[in-house]
Amino acid sequence: MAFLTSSPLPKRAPIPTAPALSWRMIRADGRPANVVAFEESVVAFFLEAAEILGVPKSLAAIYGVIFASPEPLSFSEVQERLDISAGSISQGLRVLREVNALKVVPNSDSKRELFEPDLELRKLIAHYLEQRVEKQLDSGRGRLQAIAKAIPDGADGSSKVLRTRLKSLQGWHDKSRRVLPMVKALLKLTS
Amino acid sequence: MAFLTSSPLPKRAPIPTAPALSWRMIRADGRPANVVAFEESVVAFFLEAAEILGVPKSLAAIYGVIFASPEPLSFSEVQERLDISAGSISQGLRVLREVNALKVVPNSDSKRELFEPDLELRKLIAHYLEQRVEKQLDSGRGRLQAIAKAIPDGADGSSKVLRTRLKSLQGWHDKSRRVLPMVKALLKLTS
DNA sequence: ACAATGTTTCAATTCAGATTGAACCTAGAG
DNA sequence: CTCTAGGTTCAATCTGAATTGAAACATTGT
Repeated sequence: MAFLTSSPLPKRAPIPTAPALSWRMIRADGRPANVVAFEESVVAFFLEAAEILGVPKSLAAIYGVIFASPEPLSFSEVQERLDISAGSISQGLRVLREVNALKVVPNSDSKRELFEPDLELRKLIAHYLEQRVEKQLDSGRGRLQAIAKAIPDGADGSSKVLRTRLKSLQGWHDKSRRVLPMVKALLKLTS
Repeated sequence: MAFLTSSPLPKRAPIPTAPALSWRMIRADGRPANVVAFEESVVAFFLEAAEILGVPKSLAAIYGVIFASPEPLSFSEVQERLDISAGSISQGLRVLREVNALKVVPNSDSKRELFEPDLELRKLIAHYLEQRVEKQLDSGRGRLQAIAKAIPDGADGSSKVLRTRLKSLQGWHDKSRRVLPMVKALLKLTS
């Protein structure tokens, strides 16, 4: 986890390895340079966001190109724009649909579906918070009870210390549970 | 990323693979069963929390055993309790100190340091938010400007759509930036 | 109906990051 | 001063998750 990489150890000058965030992911092929540049910066933005949230790059890239396109894109158009295997694109599109990051626009001619970004990112974030955070918080509650039971009871110093710590843990747990809905609410404002 | 694993594909009954969160990580060796059980549940709790935050297990385990001990522990005591290489423990302790998850208690006799958990988790969380979230949000600002510049200007439909999307992105970006301090504030309450 | 092209699935591969192992320090003991 | 045990460092290895590749399946065009 990069943000925990311990401080550059004293010795030996830290080799300035290029951060290399942008990536050979957008296909330049024969398309106009400015369009490509635009796509690239949008994708870079989402790649970075994905990194914060711990979401696979391919998803970010796929969402990115679709977001960067004024018209909805088909599977194969996404494929043309990205240097990613068909398999990944297929899976990526599925996940993004399931998570409501993409809307499916039924194609007028031809039965192939078109995809456009769902700008209602609210839903997306809610999904994220529920799946990732809420679920874990719930199981945490169980674990805390287990811990409480396991504390050797007695009034000696040790047990007291441990009970204090448990309290602190419970405090944070509760706090987290209370903060979540507020975050949700805050995100809803200004929609 | 587990929470994005696309829904169990229609076909083929999803094998109910055991979640297996607890782990052979705590050394039972010759220690009293109830102490071990207690440690195990505390460590399990932190392992789970670590998973939400995307922090390496070894860190969680180390913090766990120290948290579970009424008295401060030395390097070698941590090592006795965990089934983890000395290297990992050394690095783990360093990171945890740097991040203020652990306090160093100067040992009365012998110069070896002892570690105890810093219950002021507030600092810890602040660090996390700053490093992981704030930093990225900042670089995001730059990226958004780049995007804005790259939008082909013109009043035709396409450019308009793109400008709308950029707006939406900026909206979310701003919102995130505004939510962060509030989260920090909320966590501070009830400390 | 057949060929060609587009899409899905999933086992095998690759990749990034965590963990180990062993050489290397350092502090205290003899 | 040398020896030893406790700690640290970092290149090599391992591990789990993301990605690929290719076989199956689907759709469109001839």
